[in-house]
Amino acid sequence: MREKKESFIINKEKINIAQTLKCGQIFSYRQISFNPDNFIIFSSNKKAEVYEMKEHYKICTDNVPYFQNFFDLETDYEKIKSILSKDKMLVKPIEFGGGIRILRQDLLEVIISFVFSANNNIKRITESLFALRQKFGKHYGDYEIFPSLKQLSEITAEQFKEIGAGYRAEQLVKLIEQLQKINFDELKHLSSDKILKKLIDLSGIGPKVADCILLFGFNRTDVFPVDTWIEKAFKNFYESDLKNTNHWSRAEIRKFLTERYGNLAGYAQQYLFNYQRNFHNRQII
DNA sequence: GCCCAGGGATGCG
DNA sequence: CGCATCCATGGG
Repeated sequence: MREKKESFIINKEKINIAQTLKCGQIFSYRQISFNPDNFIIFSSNKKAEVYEMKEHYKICTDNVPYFQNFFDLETDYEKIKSILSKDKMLVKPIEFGGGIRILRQDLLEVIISFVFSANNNIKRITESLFALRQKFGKHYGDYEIFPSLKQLSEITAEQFKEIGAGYRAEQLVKLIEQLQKINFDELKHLSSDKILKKLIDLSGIGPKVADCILLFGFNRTDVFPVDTWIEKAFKNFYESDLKNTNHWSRAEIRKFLTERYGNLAGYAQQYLFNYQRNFHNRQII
């Protein structure tokens, strides 16, 4: 089977694709060629190639509408950034990562990916997820797609361990069983808090992973996932301004930052995560 | 050998 | 509730 190739253009003023891919929201992409701004992106059962031109990106794909939605080009980021920049803590993060957009990814892929992410690092997560595609995803054209829920349900804990899932293997098997009983179309109409509670009941999903699923899978921006990088950013940039300099738990940091940024919390989180990890710590890739 | 990585499950008070 | 401890795995 050979997929037909089409393409579309995105102006560089709308997005910085390298920043967008490297800010921790997605694991299924690779740099292609020597140009550090050329990528191949896999999402669910689709792929796109990104080529950097002088003033725009050329996106080559077998599914133009999917990737036009994927890059979320309609959201007014200039407005979001102008509001968030009024907070002095976000001025430099937005300056550094102002080309970031939060992608509209496939929900199932986000759920599975972020269960792998727990107490793990991005390099290992990426390798495990590519192995998951290659071993258990169906061959489609010249690449492997992300496994469907049915395909995932046939993977054993032993097989999850073979791709580096470690102690998350049993969690994943149990989770996939639970996912088959959930109606996600019903979930999509609930408030973020209510979805959060249902997600946390699932195997392998705690408060942080649930927040990531809400932000990247449900595109809810009123949540603020707190991981080790956000914890560091909080200590670096916020804690000195506070009266209570005792140790803040992740739950307390989350409450503080969601109340501070409201419906724009998710965007603020991405700018902060990116700034802490890719600028201050220089942990590129 | 220790510490860390986009933390979660479990048990104990 | 909050908290401590344990959990695979690879890199620094």
